Amino acid sequence: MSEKAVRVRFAPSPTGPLHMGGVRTALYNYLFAKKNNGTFVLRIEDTDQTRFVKGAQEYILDALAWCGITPDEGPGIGGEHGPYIQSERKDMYPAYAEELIKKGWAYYAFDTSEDLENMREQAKKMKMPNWQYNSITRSSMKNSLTLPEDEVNSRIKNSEPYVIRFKMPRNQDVRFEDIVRGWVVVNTNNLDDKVLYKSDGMPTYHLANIVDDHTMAISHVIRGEEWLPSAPLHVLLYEAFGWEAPKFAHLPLLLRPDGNGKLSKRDGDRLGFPVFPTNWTTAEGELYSGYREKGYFPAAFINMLAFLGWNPGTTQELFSLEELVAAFTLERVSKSGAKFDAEKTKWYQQQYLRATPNEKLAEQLSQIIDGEYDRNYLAVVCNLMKERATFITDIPLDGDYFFNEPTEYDEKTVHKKWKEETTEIMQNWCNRLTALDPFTSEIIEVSFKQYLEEINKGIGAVLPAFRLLLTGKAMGPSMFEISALIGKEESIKRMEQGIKKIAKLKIQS
RNA sequence: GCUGCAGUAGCUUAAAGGUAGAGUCGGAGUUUUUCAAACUCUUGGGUGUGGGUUCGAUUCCCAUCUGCAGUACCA
Repeated sequence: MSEKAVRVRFAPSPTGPLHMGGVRTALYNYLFAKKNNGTFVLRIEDTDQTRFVKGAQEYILDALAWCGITPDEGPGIGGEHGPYIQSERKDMYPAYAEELIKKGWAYYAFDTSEDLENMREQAKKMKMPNWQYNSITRSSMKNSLTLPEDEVNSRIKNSEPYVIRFKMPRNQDVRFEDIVRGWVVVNTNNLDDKVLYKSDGMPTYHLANIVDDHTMAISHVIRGEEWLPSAPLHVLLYEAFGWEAPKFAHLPLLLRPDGNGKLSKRDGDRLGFPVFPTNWTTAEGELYSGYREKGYFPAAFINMLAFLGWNPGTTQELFSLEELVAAFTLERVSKSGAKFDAEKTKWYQQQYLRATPNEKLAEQLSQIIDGEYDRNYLAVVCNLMKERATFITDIPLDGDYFFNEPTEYDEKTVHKKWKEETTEIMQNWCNRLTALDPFTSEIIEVSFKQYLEEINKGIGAVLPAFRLLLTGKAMGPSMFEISALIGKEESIKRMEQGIKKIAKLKIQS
């Protein structure tokens, strides 16, 4: 076995934002490259000029950067195998197409789109639903195999539009070993004479991808399962050129969470989760939401994505990008489609939030809240809140009482936990707080328990009222911590105000 | 239709012929502190179906069903 340098590529087409399935393909390419000390190449496949979408290429670069899977070579990055945008490589393809014609592996075809459409329609009427341009039908079409040579030449000379088609051999088994799927065998009778070079002067994907992969010295082609059916054509193309084919690995599809089918861009916002790494607004102004803007950490997103179609074979589920690199192998990629699970994605995000140091969370929190707060104060808030939050944005939402005094009180708790005697109990408790010094959570807690003993009450009967006064809510982290953090003065102020307000509420009801 | 690929708990999946295991979700309990938190425990599958090979099959073979993908001068 020749030990070629590992070079892989991710080759999206700029027809829109990068779907999370595409991100996963990029991720696996990246992981495989890094694992094997190889090179990860980004190539933009824009041979279809009609489907070009403005901003898509920038989106792809930006999204990959957010995910932390940065290419070693690519547009805007450079490298020795450029250019990395196929439209900029346009001039190099015709020679390759003509080489195939010379070698008898391809031919010129002059049939127009209308001709082909008619053919297909007629065939359908004759109950042959799947007409193909192939070794049988090509003999009755207008091409360089059926037309006299001088007519072919004159048509080309007169710049009549033509395409170049692959001359698919008849009844031949094409075999190749896919790293994920094992041996795949397809008979050429089931394959058609694919267009390699279009009449607009651009190659199709099939030609461009073989030429580019070869000239870019790509060692492994890792791509989605939707390419599996055309892989035999690609294998034959390598054979036709006399090039060594790269190794193939076709990744399982990403399935939508409900029902069956491929995860599509519309599933996300319909079912309440993003399908794209970052926000994307169409030219028509339609917004597709992204993981970044929803508050997911890139590491959590990547970790989740890595497990959609791969597993390490152990029970470990939390992996940093570096750990993924170390653990990843294509052999452990599964064959069956992976159903995307939005709940599990949230779970990953939660795990990453918890694992993030409080100081770092405080820094991010300071950017999303109004007003200036002491960084240490925010760090303590994060420490208290992160156990019960999924996103950073949950912290100021569920813990707004760290920043503002409560304006309303949880109705159910007022109703259930605020008895007639509670007003007095809270008033006395407030007086006790006034006397505490220093005002730490430990001292508050000890004092609270003493007080309970004195009045002969259980914690469940008194604590909810205390929480209500300081936070307005029915639940949250330790009351002693909260009280200590917002401070004696603020605690007492909130209690005095709250007792009055709740008394008023009680009268009204 | 044709070709290809795949089918293990609701979901993600492990077990490369040898007692079908995890995580998530769901449920329950504990914490004389409330709580959607924490901790503990836990329901749930006989591997799409039917045959076959084998002492033994989720793993191999055949058939069948279902799903998905491809079937464009799209990638």
